[in-house]
Amino acid sequence: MATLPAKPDMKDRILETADRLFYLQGIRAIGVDTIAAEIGISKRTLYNHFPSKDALITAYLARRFVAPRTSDKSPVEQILGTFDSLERRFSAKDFRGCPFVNAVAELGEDRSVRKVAVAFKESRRLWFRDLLVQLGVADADALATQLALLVDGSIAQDLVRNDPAMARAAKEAATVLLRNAGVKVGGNIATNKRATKKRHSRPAS
Amino acid sequence: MATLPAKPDMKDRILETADRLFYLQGIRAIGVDTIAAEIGISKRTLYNHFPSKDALITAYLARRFVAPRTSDKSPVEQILGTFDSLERRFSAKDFRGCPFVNAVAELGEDRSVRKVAVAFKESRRLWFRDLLVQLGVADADALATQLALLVDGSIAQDLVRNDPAMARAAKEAATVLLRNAGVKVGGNIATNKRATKKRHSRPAS
DNA sequence: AAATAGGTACACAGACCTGTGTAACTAGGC
DNA sequence: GCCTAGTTACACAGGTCTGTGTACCTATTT
Repeated sequence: MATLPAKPDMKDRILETADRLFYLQGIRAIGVDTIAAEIGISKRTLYNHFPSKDALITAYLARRFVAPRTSDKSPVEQILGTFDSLERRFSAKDFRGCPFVNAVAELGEDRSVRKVAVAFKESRRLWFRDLLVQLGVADADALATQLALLVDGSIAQDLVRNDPAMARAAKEAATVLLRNAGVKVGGNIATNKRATKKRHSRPAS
Repeated sequence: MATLPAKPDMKDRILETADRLFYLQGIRAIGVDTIAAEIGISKRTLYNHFPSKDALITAYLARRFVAPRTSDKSPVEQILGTFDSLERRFSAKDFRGCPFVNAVAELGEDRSVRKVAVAFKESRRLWFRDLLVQLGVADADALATQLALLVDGSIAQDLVRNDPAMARAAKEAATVLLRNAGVKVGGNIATNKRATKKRHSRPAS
């Protein structure tokens, strides 16, 4: 039906721009005019691709929903590596907290927003849980929740303090929790600058 | 100078109402008309007490800034009790996350908002730190930061999930961190339903 | 060349927002 | 009784917001 449009990326461009502005400045703070002006298109074009601002918000959150992916590294490396990448993201000047938490804080009781936010948080918690199960942790569920708390805690703290060290604090706490659960964690945790990088395929689960 | 006004609480009433609406529905979501209408006063009266909405927002955050107070309970009870009161607040239906984090998320780069938010977070962290020093914890500073992460993490998680159990998960993690730092924590942590309530005045610091 | 899909320019409706101006009212203090 | 401070009702300025309507333009496809 639809012939390929001349510029196949107009919808993407709109969404990408909306994403950036919504995330950096807040959803309520950005009007559709601002988004259109930023791209240099007319507001009419924007509304030809998205029926309403609400639809754009929904698409924005859907775009941000990137479920954590399991790599071939060891479970411990993956878990602790989460906090390393958090620290990297905190250091970027365009980091402004968790888009889902922010959206819930901003839009309050909006059902659909809350729903996707919960789904996102749960996806990460389950990712942690699976890794913990692989490590043979007894109460993987509870520990996964606690790790998730550390992630969101460091994000919230960095949002207000602008201090990437929050990620390292979370990593140290996570290390203690893992060790307490009987998980063997490589010696020098700290900044993880060049640790022993042995890649054992997978421990007995 | 000012003779006592007939209704000495008008300014308070405005502030209290603004607080409730700002917190529950978001600062940007609430207009001054809405606040005035809620109290049943004219918008003019509101502006006679606060020169601008910005001033009202500032007063709102100042009002929310309640520094944690040290009680006569044992340091461990005070630290872990923090998570018990969090759980109670999570269970209240009018809980909507941390007002400071929410304000930063909503108002973005606003300097003064960020400033008061940082001050609030730091006041709690220092409260933790002092208690940990009393307990003779070596790196009280680092552990205080980690406890703060658990607090904010549970708040963020409860904001999206609406699950007061996040507070208990944080409490359990905090218990592990405390024990790991050499602090003796009473046996049955869990829900803390009637633990041994020995009140020792103060441990060797 | 004609048709079609998509974009542009621009005005506009209707709502809401912050903040002000003004005249009238109401109560307590002198 | 009168003054004063606080309040009220109400209009309004000037801005922003979402969303629509309309007429024109510009490529690509057929």
